[in-house]
Amino acid sequence: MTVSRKRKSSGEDAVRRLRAAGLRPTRQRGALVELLGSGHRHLSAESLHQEAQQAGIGVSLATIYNTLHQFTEAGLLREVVVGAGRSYFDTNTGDHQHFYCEDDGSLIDIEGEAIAVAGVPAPPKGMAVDRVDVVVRVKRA
Amino acid sequence: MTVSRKRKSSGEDAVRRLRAAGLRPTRQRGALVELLGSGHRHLSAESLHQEAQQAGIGVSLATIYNTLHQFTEAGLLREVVVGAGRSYFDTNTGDHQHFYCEDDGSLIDIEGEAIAVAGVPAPPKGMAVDRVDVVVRVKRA
DNA sequence: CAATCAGTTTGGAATCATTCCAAACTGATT
DNA sequence: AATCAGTTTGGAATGATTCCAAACTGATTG
Ligand SMILES: [Mn+2]
Ligand SMILES: [Mn+2]
Ligand SMILES: [Zn+2]
Ligand SMILES: [Zn+2]
Repeated sequence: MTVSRKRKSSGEDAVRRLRAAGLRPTRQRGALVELLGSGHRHLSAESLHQEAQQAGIGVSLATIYNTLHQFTEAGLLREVVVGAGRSYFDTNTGDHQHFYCEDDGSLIDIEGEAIAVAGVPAPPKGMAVDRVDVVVRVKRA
Repeated sequence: MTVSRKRKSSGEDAVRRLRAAGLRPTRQRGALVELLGSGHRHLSAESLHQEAQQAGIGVSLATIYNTLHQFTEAGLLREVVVGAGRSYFDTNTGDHQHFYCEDDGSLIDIEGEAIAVAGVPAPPKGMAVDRVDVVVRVKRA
């Protein structure tokens, strides 16, 4: 019964999350929110698109891109750029950094409490620091 | 006189640098080495191509890409990836990091002695840290 | 100097992720 | 049910980069 109760509410939950983010709860957005669902994940537009297809959700790739960006602006996701033409969307929006393996393109979280960047100079006049990104590039030993 | 002496040797100097890097000193590579020349610079393939054209050097864009990558492998340049589809080649190969302004796409050096990253965990089994890149993203205040 | 050949250059086609666009659709409101 | 701003979508367009096969050229050899 716990299960069925949760099942029933998951759709409503997605709707709540979308409304809270100021986004109209459409079929596509609801389905994507649920796919992002639980746990921390690093996903590309393409991988999310494939997941959606497999889940039997009809969503165009264009909408995937639109939605990922809207979610990012709304603070539900964080975009992580690791290489030219290679960016991931991270469901972990908290303070953390990444290991990036160029060999297989994988990303691994580094907890924010563990890592620290010290000595960042004041930004140039008229500029403000938006974010400090650390990418630890690793290779097969 | 100092000037003329330097002028004369600059071509030979480029040849020396190329040979030292294990690259055959061709007309194109020699010209590009001289364009990179003195001082620290952040350049894109496209910007270097335009510079070459202006300097009256006939070099195809494909060769620019080939050469930039060869120079990078040879340690004469360092590639800095700041965003999807946006990478720069840096003539400063020493230890340093960057401010990146998304508004105008500019890069500014942060001296390596100034900035420090602490607490990087051991990389996953079988992986070795290749490099730690820090990008301080700034925006117009 | 001429022949030779691996290394290099090149224009143009091909990739690939992402963005753009105009037309069709749909959630919310009246 | 009518309305309309917000959304979605297939397909074209972009833009940086890579690929390719043919032409070229620096270095070596006889
Ligand atoms: Mn995580
Ligand atoms: Mn510099
Ligand atoms: Zn992450
Ligand atoms: Zn630099």
